[in-house]
Amino acid sequence: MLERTDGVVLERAGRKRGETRDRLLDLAERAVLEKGFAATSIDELIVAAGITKSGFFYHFRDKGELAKALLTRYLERDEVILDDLFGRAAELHEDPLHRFLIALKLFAEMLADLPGAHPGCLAASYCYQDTLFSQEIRDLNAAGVRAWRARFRGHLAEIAALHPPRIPVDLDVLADMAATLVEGGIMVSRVLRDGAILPKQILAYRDHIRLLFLREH
Amino acid sequence: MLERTDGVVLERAGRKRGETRDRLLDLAERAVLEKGFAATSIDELIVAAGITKSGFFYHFRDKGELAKALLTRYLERDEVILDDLFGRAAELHEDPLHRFLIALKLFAEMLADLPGAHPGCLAASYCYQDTLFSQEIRDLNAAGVRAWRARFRGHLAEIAALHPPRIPVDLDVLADMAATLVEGGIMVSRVLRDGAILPKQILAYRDHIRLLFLREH
DNA sequence: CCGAAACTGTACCCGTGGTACAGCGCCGGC
DNA sequence: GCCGGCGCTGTACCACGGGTACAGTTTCGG
Repeated sequence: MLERTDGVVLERAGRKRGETRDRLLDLAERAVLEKGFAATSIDELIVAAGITKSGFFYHFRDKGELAKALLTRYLERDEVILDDLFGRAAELHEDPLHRFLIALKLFAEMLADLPGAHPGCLAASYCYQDTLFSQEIRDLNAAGVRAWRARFRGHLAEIAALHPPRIPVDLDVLADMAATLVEGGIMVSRVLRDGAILPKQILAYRDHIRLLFLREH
Repeated sequence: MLERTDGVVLERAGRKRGETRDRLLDLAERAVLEKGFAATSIDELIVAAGITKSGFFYHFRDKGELAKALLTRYLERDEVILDDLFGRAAELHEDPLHRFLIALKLFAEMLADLPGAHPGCLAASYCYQDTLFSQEIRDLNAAGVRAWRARFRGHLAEIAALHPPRIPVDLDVLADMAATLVEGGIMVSRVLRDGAILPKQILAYRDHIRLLFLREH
C-alpha cells in the first residue's frame, strides 16, 4: 500500500501486464466519444485510472499513440461483432438474400437492446478531427470503412447473382449505404437523444434490400 | 444596424459592422470542420483575420458565443439552400412524388459539383463534441435535425397520399433517412477522400423512394 | 468636432501536452 | 535468496491556449 500526497491509498500488488493500459483505453474511449479527442485530457484519464502522468507516458509515447491504439482496438472489435452477426445469420438460412435480411434484423435488434443510445462511433469522431491525427491513423480509419464496404459488397454480389435486382444498381453504392446509414443513424440518434432511430434506419435499409431483390406476389 | 439589449439602435462606424466578425466566422467554420471545435484555437483565428486577441473578445464574449454564432449561421444557410432546391423542383413538376425525385436529383448534382469533397457538416462535428457545448447549442442542433425531418416528412406525406407505398412504411423513419444518408455520406466521403460517394448515396435514397412509391413496369 | 464603434496593448492566471530523468516496489526466474 | 526488469511514482520544468481585466487609440458618420 502506498499513500499519495492527496491521501488516496493505492494498491500496488504488481499489476498484470496491460491491465492499466486497458483501463486507460476504456476511459479514453468513453471520453473521446463524449467530447472528442482534442477535448479529452491526459489529466482526466490518469485521475480516473488512479495513476500519475509518468505512468501514462510509460504506456503511450504521446497522445497520438493513444489515439492509434484506441482506433485499432475499436476496429478489431467491430470486425468480431460483424463476423459473429453474419455467422449466426448463416446458420439460420441457406439463401444469401435471406441470410443478409436476417443479419440486418439481428443487427437492428442488437442496436435497439443497447441501454440508452449508441455511444457513438470512433471512426466518425476521428473523421471530424482528422487533421489532429497522423496519416497512419487516417489510413487506418479509411481501411476500416473499406472493410465494411468489402464485407457488404461480398454479400450483395452473392445476392445479385441469384436474385436479379428490380432496377439497375451499383453494388458498391449499395454496400456503402450500410456504413452510411449506420454512421448517419448514430449521429441523428445522438443529436435527438433517441436511441430508437439507429435501429429503425437499419430496418429501412433492410426494406430497401427487400424491394430491390425480393421477388414475391 | 445593431439593436442593443436596451433597445438603442447603433449605426456602423469604423470598419463596416460585422465585417471582421464575418471573417472570423468564415475562418472558424473552415477550421472547425477540419479539426473540430476544441482543436480550433482563438490564436489561429486572430492571426488569420489580422486582429488581436482583444479584438476577438470584442466580437465574442467567449469561445462558446463563437460556437453558437457559427451554428446559427450554418443552420440558417442550410434552410435557404433547401428552400431554394425544393422551390426550383416545384417549378418543374406538379406531382409531389416527381417534385421530390427532381429535388433529390438537383441535390445530388449540387453536391457532385462541389470542388473536391464536401467540407463537412457543422451539426455532425458538434454532435461528436457535444459535452463541450452549452445546452442551448445542443438544443439548436437538435432543432436543426428536427427541421430536416419535418421538411422531408411534409413532402413524403403529400406523396403517400397520392401514391400508396408498395410496402408499409413509417414516414418519420423515411424522412430521417434523408438526414441520415447525408450525414453518413459526408462522413464516408471524408474518410475515403472520395467526393462522389455523398451524391451517389443521395441517388440511392432516390431509388428507394422510387421503388416505394412509383408505379411502373 | 464629438462620440461611439472597432479595435490595440499589456499584463496576468490556470490547465494541458509534453520532456527528462531518477527512484522504488514487486514478481518470476535462475 | 537475490537480481533484473516491469510498472509504475515524484519532481521539475517548458510552451501554448483559453480566458480576464482594463486602459488607450483610431476611424468615421452625423
